[in-house]
Amino acid sequence: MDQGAARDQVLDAAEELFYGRGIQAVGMDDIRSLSGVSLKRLYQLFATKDRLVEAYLERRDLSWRRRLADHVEACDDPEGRIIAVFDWLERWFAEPGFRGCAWINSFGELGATSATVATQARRHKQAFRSYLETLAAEADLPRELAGQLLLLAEGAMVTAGILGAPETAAQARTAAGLLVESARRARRAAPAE
Amino acid sequence: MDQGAARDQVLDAAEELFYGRGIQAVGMDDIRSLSGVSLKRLYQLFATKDRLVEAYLERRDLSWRRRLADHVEACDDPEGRIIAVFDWLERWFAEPGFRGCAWINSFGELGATSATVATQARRHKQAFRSYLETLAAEADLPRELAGQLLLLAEGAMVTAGILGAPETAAQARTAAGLLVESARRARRAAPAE
DNA sequence: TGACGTAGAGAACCAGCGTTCTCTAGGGTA
DNA sequence: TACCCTAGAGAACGCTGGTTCTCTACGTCA
Repeated sequence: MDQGAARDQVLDAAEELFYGRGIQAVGMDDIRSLSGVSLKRLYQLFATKDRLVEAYLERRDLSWRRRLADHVEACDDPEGRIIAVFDWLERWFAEPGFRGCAWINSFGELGATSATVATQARRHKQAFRSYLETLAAEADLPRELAGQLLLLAEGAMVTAGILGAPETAAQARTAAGLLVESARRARRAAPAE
Repeated sequence: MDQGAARDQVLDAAEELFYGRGIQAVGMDDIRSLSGVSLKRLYQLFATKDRLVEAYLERRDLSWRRRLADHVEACDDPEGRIIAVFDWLERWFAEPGFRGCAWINSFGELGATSATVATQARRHKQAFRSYLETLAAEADLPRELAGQLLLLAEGAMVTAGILGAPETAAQARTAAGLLVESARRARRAAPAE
């Protein structure tokens, strides 16, 4: 097994375990067992557990945002793309093993004691906010709308994670539609802004 | 020092430390140091750390909801009470040491491994949702509105906790106002529902 | 005053875990 | 075949932290 494949297997195992059980509940030995990569190799790839956690969050950030963007960009209508964000959330919440947002969870667990985790969480949420701002701009809607949509999406992730209510995403989508409509109406009333 | 006073001091210390650093980052010895209550007494009051965590979350649930209700009920107008929820959030977010929602954080940390924590978090969020439903009913607004308000409030807590943006609560309040307005408009269009 | 019960301080015990070390086996090369 | 390098398995090490134990001191009651 070459370096790259080992790295992938380690990160696959890390993602499954860290996301599913929490970071502190998973030992390096668990990672080793699930990945089949020896401890020696594991420590050659990631010098400390902290580095592994960082790599896990970074890789997941890329794939999470990629999956979201792939779904959203299948829609041509700019306002439809905003709503599509919430469609994708609904799909995500229904995936087996869904346990809330990885960054919200890690931040709750280690935000106060690990600068690495706090930074990753902030970065991820900022990137998500920027993405919503882009979508709002493309629909010619004001930037404040993006902030409001962010709150709805974050609230939906938390609520779906804790209460496990599958209808949460649909509620968020309805609310998002109403806020988009309000923003559109405001634009019409004062088009030059 | 009598039993009751010792219990209060332990819970005060637990709240400060668990909320500020996370549950797993705090040892029983830290609780003992800060509270000034000996380990022996501590274990007489709470047989295990898990019990102490449960008592911490229970007591905080009562005081959190009490503080919210006290602020909200100072307002006479039913729709104003809904908006007052977000005023109170803004005030809370600005408190020194604010670090997000204790239940979201504990759930992220231990939701997957501790039934106690998962239950407490669910109970707290359900109670908050019920409260919002009460406020919506008093304003003669539909129950779905409460679900939407819950998402905004949860999203604001998470975003304020991670990004530390103090304007988050104001954004949520604005969005809440728009959703209340939409609900009112819908009611006017179909009053009998 | 003397025996007793209680409470606190802190050591002790034990398990878990991050990290490192040792030993061994296998494979490639002269 | 003999040597050497590498990698893996798993033991070892050191630390932390939950929980319990021991020892001492003090206050109480006969």
